[in-house]
Amino acid sequence: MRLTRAGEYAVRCMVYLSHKGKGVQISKQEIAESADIPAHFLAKIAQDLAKANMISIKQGAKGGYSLLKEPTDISLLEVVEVMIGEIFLNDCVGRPVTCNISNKCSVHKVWEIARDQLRETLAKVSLAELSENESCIPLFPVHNLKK
Amino acid sequence: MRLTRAGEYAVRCMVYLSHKGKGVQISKQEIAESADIPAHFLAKIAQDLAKANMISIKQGAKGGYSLLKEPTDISLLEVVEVMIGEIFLNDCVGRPVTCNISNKCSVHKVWEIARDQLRETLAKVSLAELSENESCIPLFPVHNLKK
DNA sequence: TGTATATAAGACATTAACTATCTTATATGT
DNA sequence: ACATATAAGATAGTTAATGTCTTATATACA
Repeated sequence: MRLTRAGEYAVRCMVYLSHKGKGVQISKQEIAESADIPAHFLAKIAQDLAKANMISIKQGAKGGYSLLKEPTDISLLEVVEVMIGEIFLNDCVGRPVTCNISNKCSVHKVWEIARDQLRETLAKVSLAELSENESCIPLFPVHNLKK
Repeated sequence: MRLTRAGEYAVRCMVYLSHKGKGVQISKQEIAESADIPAHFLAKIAQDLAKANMISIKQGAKGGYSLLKEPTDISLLEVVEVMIGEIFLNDCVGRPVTCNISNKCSVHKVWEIARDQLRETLAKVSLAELSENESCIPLFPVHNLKK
């Protein structure tokens, strides 16, 4: 019940690019080293991000990646779901076919609400906010952060 | 990013037992058939539930499982976490060791808040509520359910 | 006390998902 | 042309999840 490494890496990559700004081209190697992502794995992840029109990829000498949108216009949720598809927390909601009793399953609604909450939370955070503040995200009441 | 089958099965088993009530003994076979759980797999799951003092297991002829607590006193969260351990949604929060930059990771706090929200949502629902109402859980505003 | 029944406990096998790497092809700058 | 850098897909390795099987043990009841 956790985000995949690919998902984590995609977020790191996008946060790194956001820090540099829209349209600024950065080499794959620099991103891999700075964000601690296996270079070959990053290549694959970048392809997914490019297909989703989040970054543009320039091949050849002096190639690299650059953001296609303003960091303010990309949410954490979008980045995550590019990599893992639409979030769901249990099969009952995400794969109703695999569950013979999903239509009479009393637990279904709870998981549905939990999923919606999670997606909302991730949707509220933009890459701009994430890349502005490295150590703390000032989007929530302070008492929530002090744990 | 989804609950394991073992987790789903554990929930089904506990909901089924809750429907019968605390202390009422039900055979493994009946639970397996009714809740659509592979019988052998259920045996393994039951052992985990027993270790966590959620059910008692009676061996031998006319053996079976029975709830040790009132369904009102068991939350969905407890059942889930017996099977998968404390919920976390990404490595940054759950396995900080695997993340070289977790202490300066700007995304960390968001995932932490998301996890806390999720755990709260699951903690608010008791097995009693789940087993009372097979098709709908009346714990949340109606507009949230109509989706 | 013996037999049938039912679960315990752990080993084992299978499957699926995830992670990572490797190879060949293609594009670009000099 | 040649060096550099990424594309794209194949492949391999690793881990986790799922399911099955076997032997052991406990209980009920004749």
